[in-house]
Amino acid sequence: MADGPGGGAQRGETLLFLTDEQLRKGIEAMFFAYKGFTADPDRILETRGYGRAHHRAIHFIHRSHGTTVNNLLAILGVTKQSLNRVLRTLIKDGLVESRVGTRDKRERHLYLTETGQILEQELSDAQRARMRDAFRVAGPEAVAGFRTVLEAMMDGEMRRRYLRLTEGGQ
Amino acid sequence: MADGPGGGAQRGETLLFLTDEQLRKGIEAMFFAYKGFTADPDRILETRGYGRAHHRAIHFIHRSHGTTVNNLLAILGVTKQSLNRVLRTLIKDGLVESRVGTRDKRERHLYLTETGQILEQELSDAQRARMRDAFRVAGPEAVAGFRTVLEAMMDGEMRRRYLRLTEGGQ
DNA sequence: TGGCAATGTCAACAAGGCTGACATAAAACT
DNA sequence: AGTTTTATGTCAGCCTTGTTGACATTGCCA
Repeated sequence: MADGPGGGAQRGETLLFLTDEQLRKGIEAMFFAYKGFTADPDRILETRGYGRAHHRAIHFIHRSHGTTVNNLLAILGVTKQSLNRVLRTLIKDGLVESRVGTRDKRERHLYLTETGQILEQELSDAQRARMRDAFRVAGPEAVAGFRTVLEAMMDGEMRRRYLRLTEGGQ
Repeated sequence: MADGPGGGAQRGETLLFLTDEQLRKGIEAMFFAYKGFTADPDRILETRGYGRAHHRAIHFIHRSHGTTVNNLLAILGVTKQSLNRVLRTLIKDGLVESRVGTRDKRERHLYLTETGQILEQELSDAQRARMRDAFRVAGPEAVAGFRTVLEAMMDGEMRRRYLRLTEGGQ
């Protein structure tokens, strides 16, 4: 497994995929693809006066209904002051609801309101549409490879979070 | 080809890779992987008082020696004011050299100085190391899929730029 | 009761986007 | 030759989103 799937017929032949040239292509592909990845939601957000940070908060609140602020902080990897600024406007605008925890009353559990869910839907529809087109064009095997490489590219801590998030809903 | 490689045994079976759940995983993988992708260079840049914008400029100047400002603007997709702020500090610090064009004297051609090349090397070593580890773990087939999906995810204009950049140096 | 945890908030700062306006030099066009 | 367009640079100001540091409140827990 350390030499990757495909097994025997490599060593020196297929190792060409690790040349600096190939790596640079990968790097530039990430750069350009990430631009495309965020382009559609960004256009929608702009019309509402929100930014990418709002999108991320909305995404992960939708993703994990009732998550706590601390948990969201860990997922997003920003400071509480930064998150709070975003969260405050979302709550003020009635897109997110913050409920005091029942077990631990210090915690705030975050939920999307109906309005929030509508925006979330709109944003993720746009983003999924692009992802779907890319997946369809590329085909299932390419998609599997795509996910494998991305997963390997994450920082250890982030990979654990990603896997924890992901493993639940198959 | 419109249904992706793999040909016949799909339609309704392997189409499972286009479910909303799978698409969401792809979206989150992009988010977490991009964090990892930028983490190592960011750490280096921080010690020099530079940011990600400087890295991008340095990368593409290295990439296309003698590129013009306009060309760089198109690749990076930012305004000239934004790029100029970055470029000015890089020139002032002696990492980038700006030479008046010979054919067209309005143009400025950009080059990395020796100092600039040293930093470029350091940054790309770090980024390539992570990419290389990810590629090695994932294997050549996964890497091919990775690039296929990313390419399909780009905006049309950006994809053209990426391919134009990429096609030259195999 | 004292200490730690979860959250919120204020203030200040920095990076890096953006727009708009204006200046200069050189090329290109008429 | 004169006008317009292009390439570049620059000033000023604004926004989002990240940061640090300090401080307050509330509630859990030993």
